[in-house]
Amino acid sequence: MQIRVPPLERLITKLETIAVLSAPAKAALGALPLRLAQFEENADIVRQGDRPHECGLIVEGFVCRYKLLGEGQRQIMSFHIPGDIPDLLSLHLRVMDHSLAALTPVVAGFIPHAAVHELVMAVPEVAAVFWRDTLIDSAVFREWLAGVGRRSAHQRIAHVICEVYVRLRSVGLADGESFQLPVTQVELADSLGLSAVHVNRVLQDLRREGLIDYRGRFVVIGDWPGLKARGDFDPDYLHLRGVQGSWM
Amino acid sequence: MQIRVPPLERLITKLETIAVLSAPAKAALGALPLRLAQFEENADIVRQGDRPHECGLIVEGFVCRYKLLGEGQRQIMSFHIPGDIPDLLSLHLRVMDHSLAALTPVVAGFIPHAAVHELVMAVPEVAAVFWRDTLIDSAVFREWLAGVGRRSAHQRIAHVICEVYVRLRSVGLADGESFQLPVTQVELADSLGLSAVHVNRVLQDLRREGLIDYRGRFVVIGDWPGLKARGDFDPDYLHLRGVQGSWM
DNA sequence: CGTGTTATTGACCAACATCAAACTTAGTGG
DNA sequence: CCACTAAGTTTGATGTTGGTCAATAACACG
Repeated sequence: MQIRVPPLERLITKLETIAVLSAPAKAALGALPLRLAQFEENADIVRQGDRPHECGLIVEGFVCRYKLLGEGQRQIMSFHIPGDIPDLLSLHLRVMDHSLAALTPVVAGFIPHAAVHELVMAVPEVAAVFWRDTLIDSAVFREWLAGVGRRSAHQRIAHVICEVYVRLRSVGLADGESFQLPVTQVELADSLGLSAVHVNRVLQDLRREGLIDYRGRFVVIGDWPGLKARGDFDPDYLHLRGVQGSWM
Repeated sequence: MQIRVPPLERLITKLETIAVLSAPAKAALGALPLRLAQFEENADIVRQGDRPHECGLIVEGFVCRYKLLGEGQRQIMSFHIPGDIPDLLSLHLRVMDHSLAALTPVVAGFIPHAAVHELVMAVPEVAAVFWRDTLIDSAVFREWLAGVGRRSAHQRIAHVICEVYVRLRSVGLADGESFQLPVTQVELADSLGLSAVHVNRVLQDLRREGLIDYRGRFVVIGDWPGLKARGDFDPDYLHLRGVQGSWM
């Protein structure tokens, strides 16, 4: 896997979707020290119980956050895309209470906690964006919680697809109405609190309804307004800065 | 409702359960300006869509965080107790994506965002604890998500009861193995993604098993190790500082 | 081509939902 | 102190969403 975009550009692009950044802030972010590392599909990037001393920026690939429960069940709690720092929280939560895994081959850039600490002390604006970023993660957990708690299987599936689409599009990783969603039906099931069998059936329903075509880890949206309605999707909880045009 | 403890003491006690605070930090926290306000049972404290310019510290009473979904369903996403600032997130997320409501009569102390901003700029230690606090909220959402997604009704109910007990006890609001849980079965259902009828039946099971006695908004734990096991409860995700003795 | 992973199908089942009624309990006012 | 009321809890009967198990089909990759 080759790197097409400078790693820290990815981060800056992402942060600009949630806040306005001044030139000095961008410069400071762009100067962060970074150690690149590769991960194979399915490899754990950080594990529950670890005490990381760096934060991992996703440069290429898809990542998921998950927890293993008592009876060996797995709950996936979020999906992450290039530009995200899914373990930014390790800055203030020393022991990981969940794991992060690569859903595809992944390139990650590790930034020492010390460097992040220095940066947020020096540039309060950056502290604010980082804090905001973790708060948005939190908002996403709430939305998923509401979905798993109160929405039907059809709504939940439509909803995640809307979410991933909007997030990819906001950082420029999807154009038109199709995109990569490198997630198996088993993984989708584990993220939605469903069984893989049921996910398969619901996916077929949504296809029949003409809302999406989802084959081979690639999604084509057939009817965006319809899909949003089906999933009871309202992007407000993503707290994106400007709505980029009419597509949303 | 009379106030027994100075409001900001509540906050400091709570923050000391998740971090070590220096004397100056405590002094600075204790000097925050506060506007007290009362709320009746069931009143909304902040509403989805609001743009608050203050943060609300809970001084007395119980609060819940909830979201209303498309078809009029409600999902409760967390419970909050005295010492919590459930809308600390409004500092960096201008528009509320959910509401906060009083489960009992509540006394809240509102602190202007401006004052909080000044404080976190002046005392980085406080910035860190506040950030950490919002990250722990986030960890709780994740745990609930895992519960609603993958745990049985019995486990979920046992689990919340464990959580509330540990949190109350950590700030000194429960002693022995009994405590107030001023939540109706309907509210419990809305927090766990269940129906009220089913909650009622499961509660009876747990009572029969001798794990808890839960009547009239008051819980008596009958078998703490048993309850923890039944709920697959491990307090790590609460990221409490020191485990206060053997009770946990 | 095999071989392993992922998707699809069918048959059957269980957990939990829904609906509706009855019963408790805690307030409230006379 | 006793009705009266409203909120909350409990019960029973019945329905449905989604789970489990197991087999087959479709790919993807070496």
